[in-house]
Amino acid sequence: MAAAAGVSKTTAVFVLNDRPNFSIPEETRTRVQNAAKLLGYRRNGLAAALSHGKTGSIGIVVNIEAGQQDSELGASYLLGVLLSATQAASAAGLRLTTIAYDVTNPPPPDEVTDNRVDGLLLVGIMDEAFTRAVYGTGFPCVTVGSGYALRRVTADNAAGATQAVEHLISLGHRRIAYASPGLTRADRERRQGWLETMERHGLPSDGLEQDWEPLLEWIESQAPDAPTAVFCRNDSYAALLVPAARRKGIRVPEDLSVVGFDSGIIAEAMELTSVRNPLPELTARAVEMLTGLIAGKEVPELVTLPTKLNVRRSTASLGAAS
Amino acid sequence: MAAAAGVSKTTAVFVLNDRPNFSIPEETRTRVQNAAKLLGYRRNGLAAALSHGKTGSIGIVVNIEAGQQDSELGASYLLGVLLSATQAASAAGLRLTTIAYDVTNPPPPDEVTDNRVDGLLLVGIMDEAFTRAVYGTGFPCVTVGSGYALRRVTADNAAGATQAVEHLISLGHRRIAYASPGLTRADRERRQGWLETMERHGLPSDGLEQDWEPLLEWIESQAPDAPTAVFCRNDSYAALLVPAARRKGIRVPEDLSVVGFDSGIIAEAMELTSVRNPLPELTARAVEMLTGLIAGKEVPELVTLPTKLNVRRSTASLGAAS
DNA sequence: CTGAAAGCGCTAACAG
DNA sequence: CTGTTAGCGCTTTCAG
Repeated sequence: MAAAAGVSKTTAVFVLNDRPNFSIPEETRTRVQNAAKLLGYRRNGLAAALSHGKTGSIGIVVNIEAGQQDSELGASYLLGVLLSATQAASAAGLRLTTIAYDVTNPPPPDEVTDNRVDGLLLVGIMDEAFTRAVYGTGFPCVTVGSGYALRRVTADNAAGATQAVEHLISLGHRRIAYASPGLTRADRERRQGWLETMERHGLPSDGLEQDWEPLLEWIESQAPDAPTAVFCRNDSYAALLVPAARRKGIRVPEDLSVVGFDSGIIAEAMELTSVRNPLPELTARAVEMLTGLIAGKEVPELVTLPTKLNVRRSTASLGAAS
Repeated sequence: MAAAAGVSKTTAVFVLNDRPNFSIPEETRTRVQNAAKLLGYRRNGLAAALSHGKTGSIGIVVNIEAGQQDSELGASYLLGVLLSATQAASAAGLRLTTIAYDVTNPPPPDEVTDNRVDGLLLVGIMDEAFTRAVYGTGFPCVTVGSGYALRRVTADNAAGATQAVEHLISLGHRRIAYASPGLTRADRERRQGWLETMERHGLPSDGLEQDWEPLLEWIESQAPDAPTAVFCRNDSYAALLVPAARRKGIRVPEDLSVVGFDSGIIAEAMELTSVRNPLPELTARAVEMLTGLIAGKEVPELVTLPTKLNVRRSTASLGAAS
């Protein structure tokens, strides 16, 4: 320790960490600093962390599988979360440690809660057993978006779906499909919003919930009851549907209006009308809850944040083929 | 420690970490395991790390400013890196800790090298002083992409530019612009590739290097010498240019061919022809070098990986307005 | 095969 | 104002 080469311990700590401790003789101070420089001293953050029991970083457990394909399209949500979480953590003076979760080979819950981070954010983990195990350890954690956990912060998926559907209705559409394989909780919540909105407006919904491929074939067939608009479970889904539609000669938005969900980078790039998933706010909130938890405070069980619709160029009035 | 509740220390370590140590009486083993369960024992990874001097995680210093705007478009490269680095690290059994770097308030080099990670990946850091300081500490680090550091792994930017330009030439284009503000090393390398290729094919390049706005005005003016194709510094840039062009009534690819660089999520979403920046390979290689460095091995100073062109739908033969 | 003891590098009382 | 001391919780020789 630098102390050896000059004065001694506590003193060194004071100058090196410059503590709210007045009066350290200039002379001593510089002596320590020189010694430090000379010996090439660098603080060992690990030891410090062990000592005072805080690592200054939080973990984010992400389902990495989503980004494993050749295409990054499916990972767009994850990317948005990673970016905004990094920013949120950084704003809170914390580092973000990414912990990869792979469904086929999930990490042992004990390993992710092994104190190398002060708390955990869970994202997109559809594994109930894992989630329960992690929460069960009592380690501070909050989930972002949908998931099995109680303690979570999420966008208002149903309300978002309603915004999407009402936008379409206001454009004159009546045959509005919901494109989704319906796997996740978010999918189901969005579906619910779509369904209720359709019903509230007296519009039929039967047969209008499908995967995008059959949907496109239906539209291509020009059947009179084919949908004229489709609300996609998320942007990635729309990014699959729109080019496929165009390839079939179905013009967007002239022949078909489409709206996505997330309004992330993909939506921007393809000028897709989309419901904004407020990731920066969501993650900021989650980080806040997490730090609260770490500090031993009470935090809400569920926080739901509002969405808004970003109208871009993939939706148009029914029959307004320009 | 669990040891207290049953047997004693070393033994506990053996069973809990199950070491390559044969012969632990079944009885003792279960006894320890039960005790552990009972006391809710969880290993403290931090203490372990301090003890054997390896944290099992590497850091990635990213310039977070790029993603700070309202739009995520500018952060697409960063997103791609983050995702592939997470995967690369995970494949190597490492965690990835994101360390935000903000130009206006850069973290002290000493803080990023404080041993809370075993090594560092630097991405998109244009701050020479910072880079030097970090490398100067002797802490293991390698930079991904361009940057001031010697030890780095990057795509072959010039060759990639050549691929882009030659594709355009093969489509009959002769007035090929390079859209770039020319700030970064990568920009300059790509420019170099563009320039050399133009020259090699006897094509003029004067005045063809500009920002996208003046470029579009020029094209809109229908001047006879206006470019018919543009090679953009990266996908994000193309994502700005293409919609703006369409808004001016310039059709892509009928009136204007455009090719991007990175071929990431944006290019996929907008079906942009783009030079692939091999991020997964790049980051995997970088992680490999880093682990080598950490293990005290010699590693190459510079690794350059090839790009390839992904032809999508933003480029077409000159005059082939369909 | 199991126990004791030292120490990783730092922090945090508590004395001098 | 500066030095001593006792740990943080684990790993790791080295004995029993």
